[in-house]
Amino acid sequence: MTRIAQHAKKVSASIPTIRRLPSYLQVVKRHMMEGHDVISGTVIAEELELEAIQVRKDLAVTGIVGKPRVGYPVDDLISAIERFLNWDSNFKAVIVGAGNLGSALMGYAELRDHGLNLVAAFDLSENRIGPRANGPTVYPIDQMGEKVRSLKAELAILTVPSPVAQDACDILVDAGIRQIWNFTNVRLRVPEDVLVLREDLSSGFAVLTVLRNVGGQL
Amino acid sequence: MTRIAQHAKKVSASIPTIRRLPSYLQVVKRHMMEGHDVISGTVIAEELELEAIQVRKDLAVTGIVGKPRVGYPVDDLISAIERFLNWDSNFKAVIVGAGNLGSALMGYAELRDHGLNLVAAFDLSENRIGPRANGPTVYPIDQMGEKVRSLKAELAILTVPSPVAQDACDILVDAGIRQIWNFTNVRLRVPEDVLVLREDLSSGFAVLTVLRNVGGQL
DNA sequence: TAGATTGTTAATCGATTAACAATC
DNA sequence: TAGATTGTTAATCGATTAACAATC
Repeated sequence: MTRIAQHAKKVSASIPTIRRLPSYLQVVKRHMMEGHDVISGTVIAEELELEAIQVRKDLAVTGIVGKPRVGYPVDDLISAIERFLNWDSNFKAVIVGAGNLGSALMGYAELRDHGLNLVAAFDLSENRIGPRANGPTVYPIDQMGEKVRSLKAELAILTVPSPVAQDACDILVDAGIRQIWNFTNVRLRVPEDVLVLREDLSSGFAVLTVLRNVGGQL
Repeated sequence: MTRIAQHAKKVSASIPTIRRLPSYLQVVKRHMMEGHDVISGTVIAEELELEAIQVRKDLAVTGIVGKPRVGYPVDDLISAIERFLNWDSNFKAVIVGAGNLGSALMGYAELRDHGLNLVAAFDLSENRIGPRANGPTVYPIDQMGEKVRSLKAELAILTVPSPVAQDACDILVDAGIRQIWNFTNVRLRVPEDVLVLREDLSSGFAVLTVLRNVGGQL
């Protein structure tokens, strides 16, 4: 789960740091909405119950430069985080599996607002095919390869039932997809140059069930 | 995000180890289905593209004892992992928010099979109220406090829209809920003795968007 | 100015990985 | 038996935390 491929170019930040950046962004944006034009690492840390030094270290990867005694300019900080995360540029994605989970993801404005452009969805069930009010048109899965190619989609969000996950994945990879956000619990077999991010529900559930009997807080 | 509360009793395993255990369980179960009655750490590691030493170390926390040169008996190993994760005992949970995401979670057999007993769901929208075919009955949210108490629910799964997340949380905590699985992007304010597990979509998305432009694999 | 905050360099902490004796 | 695998003890690696000079 935490293996970084051999050919990975240098990422200047660790995965834990990258995962914390969105919460910083949220806090800074709220702070700006409240009328401030500057925010200190100390304030962000208090808000998120983290250590100030960790916030400063994390923010440093975005290239932002703060003013001692003052903090960071909120507008610059927001731009810096968004640029670092590539949330300031659009890219095309498809959703594979238009069930409840797929439909939920179609409706997430947060993803769209951060560059995710859903250009199509696919499903096996006849009765899910067709245009959607708050989401892309759903096409039959046998049109997937062709559509992915013609639309030049870069990312596939996989929300199909486990038994068909690998088959769907194979079609996608064959159609040129090199990034897969995998919401199934299947460990996908892909060529080395394909990036797969597992969004693993059972690992979170495991944390919950262990800490449940033990008392604790994350 | 990784702060363990002061009063946490000893957990013999780290969070990363706990998160890996479900994938081991999956591999071992499949191995058993294929007719084997023993499996080695080496085989599990190969299957999951991990280091064998890591698998052995992780499995050790469950108390399983293997046989040198042979491996672990699959039935004992399955029991050991499930017992460690508390996946062999039931507990009552409610779903708060019966939209697409809530409905998706209702349908996850994997959770039910590992002890999650969904006794009720709640929603604000009139047209979502009522019994469900593949899930618990959905009640109006103004009955939530009362229902949670009378049903003695222990866990709440929060899948409401962000703006109402804190309000829902407050009602739940007031009704005695001490464990919350939070699928919203809101940082909930709760008393110290309440366990909140964030299932943070934007942190995963951030990893994806950073690694996207860099090439890499998880 | 005084003092809060930044950013850098060093120390600590914890998880992963290595080494290897025990053993079936 | 020979050799693959376990489990323990030690080494390494990387992330977090601490210390502190610089500075606005």
